[in-house]
Amino acid sequence: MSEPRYQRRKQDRPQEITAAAFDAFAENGYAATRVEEVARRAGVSKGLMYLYFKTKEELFKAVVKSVVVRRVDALIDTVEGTEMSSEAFIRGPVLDFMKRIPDSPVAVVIRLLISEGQRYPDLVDYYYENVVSRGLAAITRLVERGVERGEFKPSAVTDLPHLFVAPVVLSVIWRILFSKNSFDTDRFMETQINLILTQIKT
Amino acid sequence: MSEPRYQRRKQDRPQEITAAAFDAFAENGYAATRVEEVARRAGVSKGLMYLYFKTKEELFKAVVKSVVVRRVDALIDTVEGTEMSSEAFIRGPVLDFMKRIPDSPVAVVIRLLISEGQRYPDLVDYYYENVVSRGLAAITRLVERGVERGEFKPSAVTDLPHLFVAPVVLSVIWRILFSKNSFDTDRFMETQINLILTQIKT
DNA sequence: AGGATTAATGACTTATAGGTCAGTAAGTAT
DNA sequence: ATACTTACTGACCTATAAGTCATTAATCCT
Repeated sequence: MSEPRYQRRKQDRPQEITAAAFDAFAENGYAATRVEEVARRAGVSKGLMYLYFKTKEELFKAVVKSVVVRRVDALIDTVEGTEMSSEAFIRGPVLDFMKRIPDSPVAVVIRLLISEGQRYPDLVDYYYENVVSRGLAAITRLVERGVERGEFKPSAVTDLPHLFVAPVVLSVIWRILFSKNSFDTDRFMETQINLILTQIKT
Repeated sequence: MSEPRYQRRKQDRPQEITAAAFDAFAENGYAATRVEEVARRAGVSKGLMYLYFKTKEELFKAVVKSVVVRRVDALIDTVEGTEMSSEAFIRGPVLDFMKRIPDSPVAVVIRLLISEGQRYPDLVDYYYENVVSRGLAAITRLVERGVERGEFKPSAVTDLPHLFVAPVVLSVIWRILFSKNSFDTDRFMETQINLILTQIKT
């Protein structure tokens, strides 16, 4: 008659736990979050946590890796496949993509990496290779394509994709620290894109 | 005969302790740094720490506030007093100032604020008002002066001083996370300044 | 149904680090 | 010199949170 006190759901637990951990870390950071608190959010006991993740550190790494979005790859593919002009592509999909980042899980991961990165260099490497490096390469490729097509002229921008990323990073940090004193990050990114395009258009 | 085991130096202790704490926090972050470790670096006992700072948290706040550089004010004054053209001033003193930030204590404080800021909102406010807000105001003033003198034309840049700051922030974050994969932050900042000036020059 | 398997629990152990305080000795005044 | 003040020490206390494990019960299998 009595309902079972719990269900055994081996398949789903890891995801549920990392999702709960993500939320908890997002609110309080890694160091200030207790494993027991994550367990509570995930609706499991503390002991179970250690059945799926050997240590709190391993849980942390799992959380960070779970946010390695495939969106980056998606964007790269779109670059090659699109019919749009390079300028239209940058002002459209690329800009939209940029605008979404400050409110995305990526912002949380950036904060976690800045906080704890010193102690987990392999995790930083992982993120650099899978997100940063590929993202920059995608932008570089996009600009190069524009040059090949005669839409853009060669310039310093070609090997400084960071120019596109800078306003995104500032917006992320701003959101993390000063969400109270908000400013228009969308317009900010648009303006930067304008600056760059004005400079490189033929 | 025997040398005294310690000296009583009430005047100097606070500074020495915050300096030691700054170094320790810079290396390991706030949460991972033990009060005893700071005491060791400062060459004092753990007990003495609590004579000058009631809690670890208070020590943290003292460290952050100790880095509120007056350089910002110095820069503001220079803006008003200089004989240089606005462009020369930006390409000279302003750019030099920007280039120095990623290697300065400010970078450490930014990391600390990102890590622990959620728990110390008053500290974040303090930094916003004393550094961020004033810094942005100084840049805005500089651009406005250029417009008044007819050197610059009015544009979106006037009320987006963040455009100057973005490459600095990216460089700081890059230094914190990816110092292993270094890139030329100086050239990066120069290029951004070039972009902006090209756009706004009359 | 009943036995076997193992996901899941939660009370327990233990290490760590923040914080305290009774005692000590460096400096000062008389 | 001697008495006095107080900066300073370091052993100690204690709360917290990571990690363990004997036990329980949900599910599977025949």
